[in-house]
Amino acid sequence: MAVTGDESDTGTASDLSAHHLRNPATSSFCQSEEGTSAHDSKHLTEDAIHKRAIRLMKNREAARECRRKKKEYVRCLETRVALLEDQNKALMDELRNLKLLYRHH
DNA sequence: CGACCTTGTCGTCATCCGAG
DNA sequence: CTCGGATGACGACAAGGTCG
Repeated sequence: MAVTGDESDTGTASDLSAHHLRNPATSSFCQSEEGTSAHDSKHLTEDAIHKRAIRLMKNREAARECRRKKKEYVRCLETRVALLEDQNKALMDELRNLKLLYRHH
């Protein structure tokens, strides 16, 4: 999906689009952009900031959990591979022995 | 020793998808 | 349709290794 961190801005309305906060230095946050009333816009902005903080925190934890599960899944697969390799080896041995036995008849 | 490369981890964003 | 969780993709950063 070639994200390239570029702001295709599909962000939801309530979501101060990401970018801004990524780089506070360039963010236009605390500047009163349009001539909206200071009180309302500030309130909305604080609310939005809070919502965003919550969302980021939850997503951070979700990402941790997701990575943990992925590691566990990979470990499981590796265990299974090892097991199947052992079984395969045992079966090959058995086959070899049976062939030898059969040849002597 | 410093410059560069590799690998692992983390936080964030975008997107998908199921639940309500 | 909206919301929120899960996850792939990306960039930043740190630690360790390699080479001139």
